[in-house]
Amino acid sequence: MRLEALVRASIQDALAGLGLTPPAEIPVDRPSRPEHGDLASRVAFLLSAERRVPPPEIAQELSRRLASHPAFREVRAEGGFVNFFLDPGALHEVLREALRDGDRYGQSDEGRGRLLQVEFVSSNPTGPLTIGHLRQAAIGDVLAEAYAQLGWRCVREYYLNDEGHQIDLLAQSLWARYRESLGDGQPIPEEGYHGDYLAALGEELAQAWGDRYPTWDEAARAALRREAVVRMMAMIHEDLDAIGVRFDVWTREGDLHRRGLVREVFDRLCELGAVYEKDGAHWLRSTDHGLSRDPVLIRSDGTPTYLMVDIAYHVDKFRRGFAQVIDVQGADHVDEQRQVKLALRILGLPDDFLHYCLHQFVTLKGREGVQRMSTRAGRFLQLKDLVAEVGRDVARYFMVMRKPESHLVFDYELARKTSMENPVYYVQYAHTRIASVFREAEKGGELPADFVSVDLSPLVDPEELALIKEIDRFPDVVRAVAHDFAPHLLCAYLEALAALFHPYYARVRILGQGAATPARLALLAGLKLVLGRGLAILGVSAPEAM
RNA sequence: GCGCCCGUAGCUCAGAGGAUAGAGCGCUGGCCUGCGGAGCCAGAGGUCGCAGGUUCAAAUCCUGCCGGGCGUACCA
Repeated sequence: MRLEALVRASIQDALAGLGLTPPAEIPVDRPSRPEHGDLASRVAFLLSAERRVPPPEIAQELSRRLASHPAFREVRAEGGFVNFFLDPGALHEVLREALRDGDRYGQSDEGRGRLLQVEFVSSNPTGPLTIGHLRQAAIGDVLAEAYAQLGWRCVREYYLNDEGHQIDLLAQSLWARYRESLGDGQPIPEEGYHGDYLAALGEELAQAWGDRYPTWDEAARAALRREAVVRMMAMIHEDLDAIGVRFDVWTREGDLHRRGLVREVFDRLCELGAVYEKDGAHWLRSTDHGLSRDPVLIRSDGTPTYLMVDIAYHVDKFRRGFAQVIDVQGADHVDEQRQVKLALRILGLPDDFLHYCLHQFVTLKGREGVQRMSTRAGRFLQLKDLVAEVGRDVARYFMVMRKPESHLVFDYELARKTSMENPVYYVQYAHTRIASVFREAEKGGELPADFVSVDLSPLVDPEELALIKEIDRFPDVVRAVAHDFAPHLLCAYLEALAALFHPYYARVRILGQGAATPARLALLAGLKLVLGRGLAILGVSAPEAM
C-alpha cells in the first residue's frame, strides 16, 4: 500500500477505536524535518475544534493506539502533530509494488476512458513557430500525456485559423515579396508580415508563376492566400516535428463556417436574449454578467469576429463528446477566455467543461538579439533552429520546468551546457548511470532474474529508505501535474530524485556486496522505472548511455 | 483608469494555512586509484515587495499601497 494511504487507514482505525468520527479528509503531510517523522498528520487540530479537547491530548491518544502498528517503527505525538516513523518493511513493500506495477506505476483509472481534449499551439499560420509557441507546445503535450496516465482518452488538437484579416495581410505581404523578386518593388503592408521567411517564398513563387499576378486583385488574393497558408503549414509542421509534438486533430476555421455552426450558435445566443444590435454590429451582453466590456460577435459588415467563431468552436467540442476540454493559451487571451466561458454558460454548457491553462511568456537570456519577439516584425527565434542548437530534450524540458503562470527566462547558456549543471542532464545522467550498473551486473552474472521476488531486507540505509519514499510520491506527482496544470512539478520531482541518487551512488557500492547487491539492484530498478516514466511524460528521452 | 498574472538567497525559481522557508546556478573551502569524475562533501548567503487584518498557526488567506508583465479592438 502507498504510504499516505497506509497512514490514513491507520488513523481511521485508531479514531474508530477511540470512538471518534474521522474528518472527511484526513490530512497527511510529508514533514520537511526528519525529526518530525517520515509522515505526519495534523488531524488532531481538526478534531479539537469540535471535541473541545486540546490537539496535543488527541495526538497523544492517537499515538498510543498506533504505537503497535506493524508498519510503524514509532509513532510520536509532538504538539498537536502525530509523527509517523516508518518501519523499513513498509517501505520495502512500496518498492516491491512499484516494481510489480512496472510501466503501470503512476497510472490510474480516474478518467475511466472518458474523452478529454487538449487544444494548444493553435498558432495562426502566418509564420513559423517560435520559442514563444514552444512553451505552449511543451505544456500542452505534457498535460495530455499526464491525463492519459490517469486513464483519459486524450485528443491533442490544433485550431487552425486559416481565414480572415490576418491571412489577407499575410497573402499581401507574400505578394509584395513575390513582386520584389520580379523587380517590381511593392510595399509590404504596414501591419503586414515583414520577416525574411516570406522573401524566400516570394522568390520561389516568382520562379513558378512569372508575371501571372501583376496587381493585387481578387485573383491574386485568392492564389496568394491559398499558397501562403499551405507554405506556412509546412513550416509549422517542420517545427512541431523538431520538438516531437504530434496532433491528432486539426480543425480549420473554414470548416466551422461551412457547417453552418457559427450561424447556428449566434442565432441561439440571440434567442436567449444575450445579443443586442448597435452601430450595425451585434454585441454580446457581457457587462450584464459582470465582465468589463461587451464584445462584438458580428461586425457591421456581417462577418463574425474571432470570438464568435471561438464560441461556436467550443460548442462543437461539446457536441463531439469531450467530457473536458483544456485550452492552453498565452496570458494575452485572458479577456477572450472570460468571454468564451460566459457565452458557454449562457448556452447552458456545464461549468466544468472548459478549463484554461494560461501561461506567461518566455524571454531569452544569453543569446544575441532576440529579447522581444514579434512574428509580424520578423524578429524571433525559430523553434527548429533553437532545437538544432540545444536539442529536443533540453528545449522541451526548459519550457516546462517553471509553472505556466510564471514568466520564464530561458537561460540559453545553461541550456547549451552538457554537464550536470544543466538539470536535464542531471536527471538523464541518473538514468544512464543505473543502466550502466545493470550492464555491469549482467556481465558479472549478478542480475537477479526477477526483481519483484528479491529479498529487500538489506535496504536499511537512510538514503535507501529516503529514495523509496521518493518513489512512493511518483503517482501523486503525476496526478498533480494533470489536475493543477503544473508540469513543472514533475521536473522538480525528477531533480529531487536524481539529487538523492547521485550522492548515494557515489558513496555506496552496488555490485559485489553479497545479499545487499540484489536488493540494491532492485532499488535501482525502481528508480530507473520512475525516472524513465517521468521523462517519458515530459517527452524527454531516457538514455541507456550518453 | 480598470482587469488578470508575477514580486521569496547575487541570478533563475520551488513552496500556496502547519513545526527552524528550500533547490539549481554563482561564490568560499574540502575530496581525483572501485559499478560512468559529464562527479561528491561542507559552508556563507533571507526584514518571503511594503503596511494593516483574519487565525492556536500566514511566504501562503483578506484589504490597501509600491514595482514588473499582459490585456482593456467591428485583430487573431
